[in-house]
Amino acid sequence: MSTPAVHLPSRHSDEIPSELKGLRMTKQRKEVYSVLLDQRDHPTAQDVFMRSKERMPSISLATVYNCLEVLVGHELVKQVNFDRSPTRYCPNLEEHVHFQDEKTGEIHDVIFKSGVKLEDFLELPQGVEIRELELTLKGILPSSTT
Amino acid sequence: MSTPAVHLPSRHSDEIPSELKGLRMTKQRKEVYSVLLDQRDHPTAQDVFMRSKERMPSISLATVYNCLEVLVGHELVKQVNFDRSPTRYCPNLEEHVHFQDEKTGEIHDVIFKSGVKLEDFLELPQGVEIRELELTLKGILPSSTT
DNA sequence: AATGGAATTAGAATTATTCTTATTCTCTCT
DNA sequence: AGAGAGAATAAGAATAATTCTAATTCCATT
Repeated sequence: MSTPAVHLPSRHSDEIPSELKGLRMTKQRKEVYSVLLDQRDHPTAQDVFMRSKERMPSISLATVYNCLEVLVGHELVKQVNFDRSPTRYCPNLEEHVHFQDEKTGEIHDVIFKSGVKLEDFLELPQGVEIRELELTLKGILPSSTT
Repeated sequence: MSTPAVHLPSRHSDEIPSELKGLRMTKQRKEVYSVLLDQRDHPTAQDVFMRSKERMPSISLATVYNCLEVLVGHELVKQVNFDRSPTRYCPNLEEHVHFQDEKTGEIHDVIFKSGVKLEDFLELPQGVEIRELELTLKGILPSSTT
């Protein structure tokens, strides 16, 4: 039992327990999940597939879709949709929305001001119960004159 | 020249001028636009196609897509995306967001409270300029106990 | 080690949308 | 009115993201 002298940059997948929220975390699910945790740049299923393949060359695209679906179903991951471009995935479970920088294409998480409620800024029908909300923004960041 | 004794319920397409916002309003574009104005239930391209065909049986789906695209490009119509379901179209040009009733699937327009600015409820990056915003909500309306 | 249910794989299928190309329309100029 | 040019349309092929299918593999439990 020796600690290796060098090791590849961790993708943390071994820090993921074998069961999470009642979901059996198989090798593939761990791999997919760790890809999302490791680089939080809102990758598409294709992106996740390509990154997963580096460590697990046998993984298939269908499995990536399956894993993502099951992770979303168990609320470990959220989907992010900008118009009709491929769905992106995000492991940030805090309530947040997404901003895409039109210059770089990068997507950033944006949070609500604390304490804000939907009724504070929307004219909602009386008594409606909101179950899901997706807010996406596009725009430009100020030229970084740091 | 006699006025017909009866006439089909107007779809208003003849009330649409032959040019709008610098856009040549062809027969097909008028038809597509009038379908949207006539029944504001956020139809998909397929829906628009089927409704248009009733009056203009020769219209093609490709043309419906073209017309919708050009109407969107000229800011006469907005696209509405709920997740990855087919894009829907909406002729309401006022700033608004969309709520889908999970019971009926119906989509309703929802407006912001007057005077509300994005910075009032979001922690936006300093100096960001928001160019586009899409907010979609899903939920349930109270059982109508009128 | 055998069993059974779940997960994975590979590839086919689906579906919304876009693209291509030939045809038709419409506007303008004569 | 007719000719020509450019735009719009129609029909169907092509594309791309995602889902489905069926066969195989995995794994936990007996």
